[in-house]
Amino acid sequence: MPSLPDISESEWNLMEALWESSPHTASELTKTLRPTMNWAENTVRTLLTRLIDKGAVKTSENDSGTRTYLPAVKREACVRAEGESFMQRIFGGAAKPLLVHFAQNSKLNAEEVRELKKILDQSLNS
Amino acid sequence: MPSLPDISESEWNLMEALWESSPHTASELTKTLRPTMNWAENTVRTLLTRLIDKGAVKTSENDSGTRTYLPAVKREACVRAEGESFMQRIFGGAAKPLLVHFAQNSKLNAEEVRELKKILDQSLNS
DNA sequence: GACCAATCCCTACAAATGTAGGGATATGCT
DNA sequence: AGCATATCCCTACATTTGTAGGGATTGGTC
Repeated sequence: MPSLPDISESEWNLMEALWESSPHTASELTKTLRPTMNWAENTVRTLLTRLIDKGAVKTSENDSGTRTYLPAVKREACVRAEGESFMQRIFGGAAKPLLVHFAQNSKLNAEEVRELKKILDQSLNS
Repeated sequence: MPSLPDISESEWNLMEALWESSPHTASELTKTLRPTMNWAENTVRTLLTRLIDKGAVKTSENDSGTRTYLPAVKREACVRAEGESFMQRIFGGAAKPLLVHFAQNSKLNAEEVRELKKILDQSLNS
């Protein structure tokens, strides 16, 4: 396992944009993120560089010599890693207390509860 | 709501020790944490100072003039805050995808599944 | 063929985090 | 009394994170 890179909070936003659609140039990403992050383009470039250093993003030049970026790691894998780490930090690595916590602290509706129970059942005999 | 302080990972370990038992002196905490963290006592003191600045820990001198420390915030509240923040960062704030994720990625046994389903039910009509 | 806008790379810089060291002081022992 | 200890406070210093600015280059445009 490539032992996933540590993606910071700002970087995560950028990754989400890339996971949703890629490859993209720095200025495209800047525009995409403007509504939520309102970053200067150089901020985006810095984050991209750091993500490349960390191995989370790949880049290449297109025909016109402009650089474009795309994820080098899968979202699901990163989510799993972040989840693991969070579960470790806060719940000592135990899944049940975590699930109990979120089950109790979220206002789920009947439909969601039904779905979740189904998923729990499936998680058993798989 | 006092808008809970941001507790870093190292600090969290210290908080766990305090939540588990307090008040304690810096050297007691150092000893308690030695097996897991192996920190120099000054490290513990620095973290305690920062936690005090953040309002997460209170301190006072005991009779013998030695300082003792205890939590100023409740664990449950901090866990909730961290959980919120994590859910926000990774799951866009939605509880169901988070629960689905952990339900699917954890190997729960039948007993645990039963308990969780019960808790899900209770979360409805409470 | 000179200038403007887009792109790139290098550098910056403050705050937060992880991890202490040093030196002053108080305190108990011998 | 003098010394070893325990405690405290102040300071340090590298790394990571958030957030850019400046200056060089290049491709169009008039």
